[in-house]
Parts: sequence; structure tokens; C-alpha cells
Amino acid sequence: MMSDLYAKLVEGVTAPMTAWLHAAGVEEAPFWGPPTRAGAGDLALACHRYARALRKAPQMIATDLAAVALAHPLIASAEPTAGFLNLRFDWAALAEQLLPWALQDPGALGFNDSLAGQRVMIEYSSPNTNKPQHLGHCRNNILGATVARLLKRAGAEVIQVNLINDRGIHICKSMLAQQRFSPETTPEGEGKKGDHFVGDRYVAFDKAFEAEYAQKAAGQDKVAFFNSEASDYGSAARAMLRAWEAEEPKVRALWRQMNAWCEAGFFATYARMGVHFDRVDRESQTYLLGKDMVEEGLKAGVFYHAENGAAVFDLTRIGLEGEKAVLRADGTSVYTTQDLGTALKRYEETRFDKMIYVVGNEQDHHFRVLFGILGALRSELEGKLYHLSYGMVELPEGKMKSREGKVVDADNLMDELHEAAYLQTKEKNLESGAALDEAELHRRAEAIGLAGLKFYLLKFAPATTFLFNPAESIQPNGETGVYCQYAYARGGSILRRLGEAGNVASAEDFSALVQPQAIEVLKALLMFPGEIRAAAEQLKPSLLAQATYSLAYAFASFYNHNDNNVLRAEGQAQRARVMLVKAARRVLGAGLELMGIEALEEM
RNA sequence: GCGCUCGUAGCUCAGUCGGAUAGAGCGUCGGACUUCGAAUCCGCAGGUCGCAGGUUCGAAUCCUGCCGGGCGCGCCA
Repeated sequence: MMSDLYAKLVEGVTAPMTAWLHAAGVEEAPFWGPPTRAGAGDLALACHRYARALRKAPQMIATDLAAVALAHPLIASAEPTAGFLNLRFDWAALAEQLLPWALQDPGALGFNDSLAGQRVMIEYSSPNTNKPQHLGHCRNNILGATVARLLKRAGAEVIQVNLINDRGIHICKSMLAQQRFSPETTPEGEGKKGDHFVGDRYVAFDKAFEAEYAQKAAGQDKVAFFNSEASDYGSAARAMLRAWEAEEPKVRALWRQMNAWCEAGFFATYARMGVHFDRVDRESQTYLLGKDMVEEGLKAGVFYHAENGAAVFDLTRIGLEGEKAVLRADGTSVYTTQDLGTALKRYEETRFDKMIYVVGNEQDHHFRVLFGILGALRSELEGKLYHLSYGMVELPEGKMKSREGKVVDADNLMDELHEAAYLQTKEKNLESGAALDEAELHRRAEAIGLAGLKFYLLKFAPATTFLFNPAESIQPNGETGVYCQYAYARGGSILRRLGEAGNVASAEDFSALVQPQAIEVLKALLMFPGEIRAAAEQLKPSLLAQATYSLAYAFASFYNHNDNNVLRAEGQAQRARVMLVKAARRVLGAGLELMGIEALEEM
């Protein structure tokens, strides 16, 4: 079975009160939630809104409802306060159902069927093959991979797709630099990852062009200079793009080689991050798509010809201003054209129910336009397209600017986090007297470094622009992935110490779980599935990170408090606590897994 | 100029389909290791929720105006 115990519980507890309100003439469904006031209980209802309809003071309504609520066996107390009704669960009684559920039911791990039968395609990463990935790509990759896992957990069939931009003027720049400055070199020869090798060429081109610009056209518009005949480098790059489009064999061979190197580097990075795709599209294969859609749209009146002959879409149709060209006056495509074609091709091939684009918020406008046009062309696509927009990542030193070389390279970042985690782990294990071999230290360091990075990238709502603090990310204190890993490992340690006594799957008496720390763990376990479901529905992995942290925090508080000692407990008290530890670890493990974080048995 | 978005504690961020005394982490300060791993834990202090109006039983949340930051507004990608 797969159930959300909390949802069931709330349903069961509130049904009689809903019926009571209904009988009294309240139409709307009452909104129950945790009290906003700390310590006020487990479930609350604001009764003020019914005062008018019932011609009764809120406090009186709350008092009447309290009597109804108390009839339920799992309600320990019902207090009317200032027009609010605050309910408290009987946790010891609830634990009797809750712990077996948390130990066995997939629903406790967040499995649900809210998207069952739905096919969802999610596009993310989408790098350009002219330079290695940086911190911004990390956020994109981790966000995309985690959303994909959340959607799967909600029962969806998920297709993860990467659209690699492997063509265009940017890759021609790298190609040109390679051809002119270092034709015989290879990544292997230089001992470099292919994407870094190609990135070096891109930088070399830019340097050469800057020198030319400084010499020939300083002070003038740089882009205009690049696009003019006056620039040798600009002209050569454009000539190479034309040669590529004409499928000139030598240019194509160089292009294939450069892209192969770069992609090999990308996929090594993906593998390290635990990211994988079901499908890889390349713009070299998609950039001509969409033209026939424009033809079709012209006939249907969705597009019209501007004065100079360009095919355009009237943006006022979708509440925006101006018009958007989908074919230039000379009949060639623009970026939007291929996006239209790619989207339709994917839809025809997969018949997705939903298509999610994980792309930075600087493209918010582009996607409004794209979705508007697609909806006008194919009404069945309306409501199926979603832009998962996310904010930039800033650094303690200031904003990331690729132009100024102020970027954090993804591979270097992972190396640095690994190194810091290695030193930390080595030190802690020396303190405790454990001598670990180097291989094991590095294995843990890698898991810890990545946990720090991933959790930090997930803990903020996608729309938030946030400041990434690398040192903070791998701290074992605070709201971090490492903290969650540590709680999991500590739970494992307790179970190892228990040995045979840890083989417990049931208990008769849960009254040992009345300590506040134990109740907080039960509460976190109970709330977890709803948070996972919300994370999937709202495409907000930050809810997953929060729910996992909340559980880790409650659990840490539990095993640190002497009253909850498991080893020294006996009989039913020990059995109940063992179940709690196992349940917490099981669900904690699920949270980590959903974030793509490795759960370590020991740290 | 227009559009979108943000402005909450010293710092980084939750909370925003209106609900009670606005939360968390870090940092500061103060505690807890003969007790399941002190990488963990417990506690104190800290906020006129950018400003000014409005809507109502009730506003960080909704509306209007203003101030300040970010991102966009191409027949670029």
C-alpha cells in the first residue's frame, strides 16, 4: 500500500467537524493546518470566518467544535483560544499506526500517485559546447535532476532531455583558435578534460580578437566591429560558420572533433554529479526545424508578413507588446523558430502531458513568447508547457561574470569541496582515534562534498537569487546536506551498537515516545510525504530539502537527549525507540536519495 | 520608457491563494563530553517585515503610489 497517513488522519479527524459546520450552513471546505503559534498543538482552524454565517462568536464556534473533536480517539486535547480551535494528537496512540507505516509503507517515503499515468518531459542543462560548465550549470543540473526524481516519485513517467547547443558562432570561435594556434594539440596530449581544452581555445580566440579590437577599433562598438569586414577574426569566424552550414568536409571534421571532446568532458561532469539523461538532442539536428510550422501558421493566420516580408507574430494576442519575428525577411530562421519546431517534434514523438524547461530567469520573456505562439499554433499544447525559471547564483566576492573571468568552474568547485571535506573528515577521524585508509577517506570526502553542494543548491526556492558560500556548504552544523548525512550515520551507529536488539519490527506499548523530542520526530515523519508531494506539484525542491532537514534536526535532538537513550532502555521502551530510529533513518534516507545525496553509514 | 521580479534579524534565506506573540540557519553571547560518535545538542539576545496610504474583525501577505536592487523588452542566441 501507498498512503499518506497525515492526509488520512486529518481527513478522519476533521470529517465530523466539517459535517457539523455543514449542518450549520457553512458551504466552503474548512482549511485546517498546523497552528501558526508555536506550541499551540498539531492542527488548527480559524473560526472567525464562520462567525457571520452562524451568527455566533468565533470563540463559541471553536468551543462547540472542540466537543465534536474530542470524540475522536486520536485527539488528546481540543482547546478553543481566541476564536481558534487547537487540536493536539495523542502521539503515543498515533505512534502505534505511524511507526509501522513509516517502516514499511512506500507512502512514507513520499511515493504518491498524484501524477500517475502522466508523461512528463523535462529539459535541463542545455550547455554550449564552447566552454566547461560553471556554478550556474550546477544549479540547473541539480534542480533538473531532482525535479525529475520528484516527478517520478509522484508516479509520472519522466523523460529527461538535454539539448546541447553544438553549433553556431561560439563553437566556430573555438574551432578557429584550434586551427590557427594549436592545430596538432589534443586534450589527451595536454592532460586536460575535453571541455576545458575547448574552453581554452575559446578564451584564446577571445584574447586574439580583443587584441585586434584594441589595435584597430578601440572605442568603437565591439559587437559591430566583430560583425564587420574590418575584423579579421570576426570575418574568419563567420566564414567558418558559413562553411559549416555548407557542410564543408574539413570544417565538419574539425567541428565533430571539438564537439566530441567537449561533450566527453560534459558527460564526465554529469557522471560525477549523478546526473543522467534519457535523451540528448543537439541543435545541429534541430536548428532547421520549425520552418514548416511557420508556413502552416501563415496559412492559418497565426503569423503574417511584415512590410519587409518577415513572418511575425502579434504579441498583443498574448498580452505582450509588439511583434515577434519567426522568420527573417530573407527567410532564414531565428532562435525561436527552432524552439517551436523542437517542441512540436518532441510532442509528436512522445505525446507528453507536460513539458518542463529548466532555464534561468533571464529567459522569462522568451518562454512567455514561445508558449504563447505554441498555444496559438496547437491548442492542445496550451497549459502543458512550463518554464521552471530559476535565479542566478552569486558569490561572496560578488556577481559571477564570465566576461571578467569571475566564474566558478564546476569541476574545480567539486574538487575544492572534496578537498575541504577530505581534510575535515581526516581530522575528525584522527580525533576519535579511528585510522581510515586514504581510499575510504576520499570516498567519504566525495560524498560529503557533493552533499554540501547539492543541498545548498536545492535549499533555496528556484526563483530565488542566492549567495553561494562554498565554505558554509560543507559545514556539519547548520542547514546543510552534511548535517543530514551525519544524522543518518548516527542513527546507523546506534543500530550497530544494538546488534540483535535492533531487530525489532513491532511493539505493543509506545508510551516511551512521549518525550517532546520523540514527538517531534514522529511529527516530521508524518509530515514528510505531504512535503514531497508539494515539492513535485509546485516544482520546488526546496520543500524537499526543508522536509529532510526538519527530520534530521528532530532526530538529532532525539538521540542527543538522554531521556531517549536507546541502548540503555529495556523492554517495550527500547522496542519503541528502536522502531523510531529505524523509521527516521528510512525516511531520512529517502530524502537524501531524492536530492541525489549519498547516505553514508559512517562519516 | 515599458514588463517581470525582489526588498523580512548583523549575514544568508523561509513564510506571501489574509489569521493568533513574524520563523530557520549562520554569526554573537552563555551552557552540556566518566552517559548510544561534542562533525551532533541546549539556551539568551537580535526585526517599526523598504516607505506612505487604502481594503477589514484581522495585512509581511491583497490594492494604489513612491524609494531602492536584479533581469528582460532583437528580423541575437
